[in-house]
Amino acid sequence: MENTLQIYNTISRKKEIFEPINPPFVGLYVCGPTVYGDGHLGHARPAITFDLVFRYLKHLGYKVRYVRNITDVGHLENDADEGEDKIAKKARLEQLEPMEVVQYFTDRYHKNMDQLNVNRPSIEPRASGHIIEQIEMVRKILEKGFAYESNGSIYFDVKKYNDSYQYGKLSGRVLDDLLSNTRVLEGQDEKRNSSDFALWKKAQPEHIMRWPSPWSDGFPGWHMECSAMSAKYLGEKFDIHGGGMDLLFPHHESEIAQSQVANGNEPCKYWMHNNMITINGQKMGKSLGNFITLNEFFEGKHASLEKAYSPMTIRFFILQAHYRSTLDFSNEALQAAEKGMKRLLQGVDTLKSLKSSNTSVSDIKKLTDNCYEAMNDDFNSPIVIANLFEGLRIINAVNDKKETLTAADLELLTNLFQTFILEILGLKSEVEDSNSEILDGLMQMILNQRQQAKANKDYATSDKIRDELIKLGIVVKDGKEGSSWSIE
RNA sequence: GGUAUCGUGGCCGAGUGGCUAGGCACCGGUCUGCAAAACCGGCUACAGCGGUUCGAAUCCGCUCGAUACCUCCA
Repeated sequence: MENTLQIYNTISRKKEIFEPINPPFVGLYVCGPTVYGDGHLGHARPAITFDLVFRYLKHLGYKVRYVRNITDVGHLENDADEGEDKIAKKARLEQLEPMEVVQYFTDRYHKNMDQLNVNRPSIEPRASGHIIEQIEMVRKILEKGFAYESNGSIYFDVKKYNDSYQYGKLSGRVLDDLLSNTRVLEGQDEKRNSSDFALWKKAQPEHIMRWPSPWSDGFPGWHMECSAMSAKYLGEKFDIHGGGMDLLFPHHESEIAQSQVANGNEPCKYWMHNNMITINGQKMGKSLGNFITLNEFFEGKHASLEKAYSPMTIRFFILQAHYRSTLDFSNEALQAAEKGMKRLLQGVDTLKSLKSSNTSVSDIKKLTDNCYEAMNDDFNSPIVIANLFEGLRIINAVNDKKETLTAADLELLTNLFQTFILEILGLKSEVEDSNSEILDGLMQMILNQRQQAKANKDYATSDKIRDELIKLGIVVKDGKEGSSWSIE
């Protein structure tokens, strides 16, 4: 029974069957971070969402090229195309070279992503490394007559574009409404219309990030990098373009316009957008000042955090909600995620010691099918997790000798847990591998002593040993067949 | 104001026109020297008001409320 993958396509607002343009190859492009600050929970969401997509597509056998950019130029500090570049501003404040700031935060971002067990993309291009490509694309758009020069800067003529194409088709906007509703902003006198956007900006004298171009010393506009780099590495039309919902407009809308003009077609077949993470019902965002960085989560150092939350807890928390739903942050929800995940991961271990029988009580095949069905339904990870918990119930029941599984089913179940928990959801045990022989030996010695005490009904001693171990972070559990221990 | 999305039990979160996920918390019970873990059982909701239907949390309308985008943000 072969299921087919369905993806919710933002541009059609429907789930569509996924058919790669050039199978078995799949091109996936996702808007990455602007590296001028530490990554926060909001950065984790798209990274994990598209990591899931990446992992699952590979699992299905596709050859995926995953491109996720690093934005290190072009994002301006203020509105209206004025003001300093974000990177440059940070650099000035810190007395650092702009590229030093970029490197610093890129490294930290990578570290966070590794901690979250997010696979590295196939290619991670930087905007600053693709100025030539961007200039070339601007030139093409000028040539086609959909852009104009104004005081050394180049702007995209949205109104003209809209006469032939439809600006706003992705975000559901109508240009006339945009024109009548846009706020009057400072410094827009260079533009013909308020909805026009910069393709190339002339740099002010104090602006330190600048490159020569046919029009001025300057830097590329906000939306150019994704268009230029996706075309370079994935082709002028590729399969999936992803990003946060907040990028829908104007970023992705403008990408469509640029590609349409420069390359004669829209950049991609499927648009995927992950929803926001909220805190007290409000979006967690840099501008709102209510964001919590990933490092703060991992260390528990933030006023709103009751405790530290491990990277895997964050990952599980995010995967427990569907990517298109908002996800509300709270300590209670995070702690629930933490407990549930630990239980689930414990199941992976328990599984190793299960014994098979002649009959099976539960239908493992059905469970497996359910998981695939859920993933195929627009990457429904919460349903996958729900099914895995059913699997966990079976594992524990078999472990307690209350249910039985045949050898074949046991293998199927092992396979299911390995595949979905470790490979596709990308969860992993965070407990230190207790593979040290010395530690093992010591623990065995201690537990033997304790066993001796218990046999003598010297519970004061046995409890004392257990309490002392807990202080060291080692938990002892007494089972029917002796005691086991683990590091918390 | 415009454009979207959404409103599910103590909390988080899936979902389909009828068979009423899952996790966490809580309350009983089993097991255990005691713990812990595990297991069994309980708690059974879909903002409000109308309408369509044999039947709606699920479809339609209205009301109320929330959020996002329209300006950098994932």
